Amino acid sequence: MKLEQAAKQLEALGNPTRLNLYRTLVRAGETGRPVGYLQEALGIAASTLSHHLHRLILTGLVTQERQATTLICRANYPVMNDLLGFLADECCADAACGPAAAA
Amino acid sequence: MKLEQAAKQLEALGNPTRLNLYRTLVRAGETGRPVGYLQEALGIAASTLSHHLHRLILTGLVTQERQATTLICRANYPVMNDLLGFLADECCADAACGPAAAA
DNA sequence: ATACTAATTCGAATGTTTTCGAATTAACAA
DNA sequence: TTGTTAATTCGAAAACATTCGAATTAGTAT
Repeated sequence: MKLEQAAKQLEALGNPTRLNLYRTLVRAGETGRPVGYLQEALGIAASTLSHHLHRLILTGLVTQERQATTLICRANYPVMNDLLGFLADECCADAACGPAAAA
Repeated sequence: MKLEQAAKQLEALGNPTRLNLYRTLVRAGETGRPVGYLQEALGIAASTLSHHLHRLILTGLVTQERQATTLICRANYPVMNDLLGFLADECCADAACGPAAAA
């Protein structure tokens, strides 16, 4: 993974509203959640949510699938795993470092 | 870890210059790197580097230690591990997800 | 066609980030 | 004390982010 792309994904997650949004989707799993549900859950304006969703989608962290009139949003796990891999990468020269130490 | 703190750390890493800076420190390991070295390595204005360093230090991702006239900067691995844990947390309900799947 | 619900886009206000050069502080040496 | 190297803080310009309500598009059903 390129540094620029990783930075964009980290920036996307680096906003409380978006991180909350993303984690809500992570918890929902493959089922996903409709935009309207997310709006209720987060308690923000629809336009604000749409803006944040757009940013997460641009980075690939979230996907959308239409089901009739509603849009289902899902966390894109492989993309997150790539990002975690990038962060862990080169982080294991020291013994106290890396996912292995965290687990 | 609280969501607010995680968001701040992700935001700190979510800038290409800072991510590059942080990774340089990660590669350096416990040895660390002087500010001056980092300025040369990244090729940015000293004031700009100082600003970015400050932001990383505020979130706890980087520490500084004075050695005479030079300041040695180091990546703070435990803080990064907490952050990785937060991101992986609740991310394992699905089989294709989590650090286990990434490893 | 009309109406209804779902969600996005537009426009605008407010605040924050990024970046630099110039000026300043910090630690030490002669 | 005077000077030297190291790094931060100041001030300011330009760009970008956040948030909302109002207007709009998308899909479906009557």
